[in-house]
Amino acid sequence: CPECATVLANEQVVGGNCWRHEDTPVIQKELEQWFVKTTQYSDELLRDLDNLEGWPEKVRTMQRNWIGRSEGALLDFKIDGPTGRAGDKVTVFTTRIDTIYGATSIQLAPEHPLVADLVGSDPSLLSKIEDLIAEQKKARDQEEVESMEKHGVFTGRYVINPFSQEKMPIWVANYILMGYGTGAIMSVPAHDERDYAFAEKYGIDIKIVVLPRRTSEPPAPGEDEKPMLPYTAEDSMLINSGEFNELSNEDAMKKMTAYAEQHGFGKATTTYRLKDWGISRQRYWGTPIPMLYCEKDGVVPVPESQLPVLLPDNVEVTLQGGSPLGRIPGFVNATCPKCGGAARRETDTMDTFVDSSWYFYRYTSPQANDKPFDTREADYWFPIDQYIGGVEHAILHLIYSRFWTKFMRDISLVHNDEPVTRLFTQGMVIKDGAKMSKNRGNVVSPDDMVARFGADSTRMYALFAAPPDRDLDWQEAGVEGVHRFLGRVYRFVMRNASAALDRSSAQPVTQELSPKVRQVQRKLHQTIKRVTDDFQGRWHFNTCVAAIMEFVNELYAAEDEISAGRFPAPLLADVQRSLVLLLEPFAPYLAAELWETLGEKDTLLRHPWPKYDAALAKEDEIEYAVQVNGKLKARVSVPADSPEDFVREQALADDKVKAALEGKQIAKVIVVAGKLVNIVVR
RNA sequence: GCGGAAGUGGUGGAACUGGCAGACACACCAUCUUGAGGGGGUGGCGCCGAGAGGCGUGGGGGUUCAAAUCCCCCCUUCCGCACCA
Repeated sequence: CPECATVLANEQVVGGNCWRHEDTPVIQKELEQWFVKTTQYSDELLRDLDNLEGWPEKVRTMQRNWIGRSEGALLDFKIDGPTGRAGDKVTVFTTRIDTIYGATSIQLAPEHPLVADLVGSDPSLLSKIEDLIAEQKKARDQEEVESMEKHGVFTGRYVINPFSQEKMPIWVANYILMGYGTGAIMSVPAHDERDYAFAEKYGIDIKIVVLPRRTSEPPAPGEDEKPMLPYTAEDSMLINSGEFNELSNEDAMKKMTAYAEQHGFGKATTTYRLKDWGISRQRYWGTPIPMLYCEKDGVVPVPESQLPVLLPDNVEVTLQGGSPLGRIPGFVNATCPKCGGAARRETDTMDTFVDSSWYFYRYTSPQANDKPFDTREADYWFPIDQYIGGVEHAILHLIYSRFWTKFMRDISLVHNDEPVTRLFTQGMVIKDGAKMSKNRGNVVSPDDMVARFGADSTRMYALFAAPPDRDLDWQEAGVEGVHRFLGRVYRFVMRNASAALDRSSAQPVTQELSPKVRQVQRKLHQTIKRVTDDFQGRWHFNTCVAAIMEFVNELYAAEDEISAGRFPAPLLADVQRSLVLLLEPFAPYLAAELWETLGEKDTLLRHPWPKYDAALAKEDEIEYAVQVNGKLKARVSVPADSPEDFVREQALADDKVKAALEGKQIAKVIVVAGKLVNIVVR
């Protein structure tokens, strides 16, 4: 990244740009760098995703795609005619070995090493290939890869198809990537879209070798024998494929791979999109890579007794490229631990993602001075029960830290296979349809809102606006509502706190409650349950807030009971304490203030969460919806726990229901306990 | 192209295992607070319709006594990956 003046890993390039500078295109340079062999764990990283049931499907899928496993075969094609330094054959990777009899050319990436051999003597060809390379680079830089027109150059040379022994022309094409597979493909125009387009353009042979039907099934009468081209489905049968004719394509893949292995020109293989992790960074701030370069002994690791390598102070950061550490002789000059001679210290530092891959393990033993962390402590705490972060780390931090855990397990530092059991990805804050970012200039600081409405209102509004796993389109409208609500709470407590100040209010309520007061009590316990459940289980803080609002509305509706003296002081005190406790996670400042106002002396934070009492939450009467053929006709109230027969009776006795039933015959009556009655009529 | 998520009033969003669609808010309307504005209180507010009633969760089919929710097809939006051979 030119802006960071440092190297980036594959994962840190987002759409051709730097992950930290989203409008700065990365440039490519050849450099010698340190890599961590993440690919060693490709298979395990992929396989274990199936067990991460506490992770969002989206993240698991993104990781699967990123690892990009694909099974296929490597096949050698002998080059016809003189060869050079790159050898006498071309190895291609294919997932469709069954179509090899339909391969009518070989396509090489422009950077393929063989290209130089093949075109060495033809300068006009060479310049055309350089054009292809330049074109690929430009398309990548400008993110126009998909719209780039496919074209290529015939090298004038041929290979021999190891199955059919036919001669196949070798082309160099701009759509072949050196970075995937072997940088060379066998082109099967009849059964691959890109190959088809390419062959059409250059008049390369198109040979159909699979048909869209199964071996056992005869061709349906009137069915077209020839498939629509290109025919890429795999539910098919082989033709024009020598001894493999009439095999289903699964069988053909197995048999042809075995054949290639027996004859020594191919083998089954699995490729991955995941690359090793380049961790060298040309930054001052970073963990030094503890390696030395000795002229005599080569690359020598810094001995454990000399770890950690500490960064020097007073470094000038110039952004000139290369590590700033390289200009500090005191840091660079070292002694070779093997021969005692002069050695040069590695001046690149590690990617920050190295540190973030295991920082949480350090939390388990922050005092450990002679090791990263204590394994026993890590065993006690790990894996992490619940991890929270943005989905933007799905293929960065979250894949690196999984890798790091597996590596540490293999060197016996930890005993867990995965770092995190449950992952929660919170949504992004969107403004005007775009992710908020400094580069876009659409960042809305919460400070203005805090200044106008206070931190409590701002926080609570953010929680109320949407559940936290969803993206939130930030808009100012709405915060007033939350602010008003907190005002309502404040005024209610200010008016009624005196009830709580009388210490005798700790006494249980003995007197008979008026219906309105009983309703408040009931609503209180229903609210405690709703808030507790939504808070613990689903993390739906918006519905928690809504529930508390409903409760406060209920309190306002009962204020006349208070002024009429029909609201027992102990209950009123309990109601207010519970309200403040419920509010505390959402509006901590106001809650603390009200807690004091209620005369409480202990710290609000340490006070136990209010208890839900099922008996007090219970409704005395339940309203049933009465439907006729699924359409709502009436509502009837019955005492809670009424037997089904009674509910049915009451429903059928309702006037509106009777009217709806007139002249109809009742076929069935369904009673859903506590909910509704559905009368099915003919 | 592949994969993921989502589509519910004017708006943000509720409806948790199929059971009263629209909780709670915003906006809007009415009303009270001696006038206006502000603040506060109370009430109204899916659509069509005078009403009875009908319609209604992106569209179309299906399963069911009952569908926002389950199944099939299609459309749209957002996100991720991608000449992946």
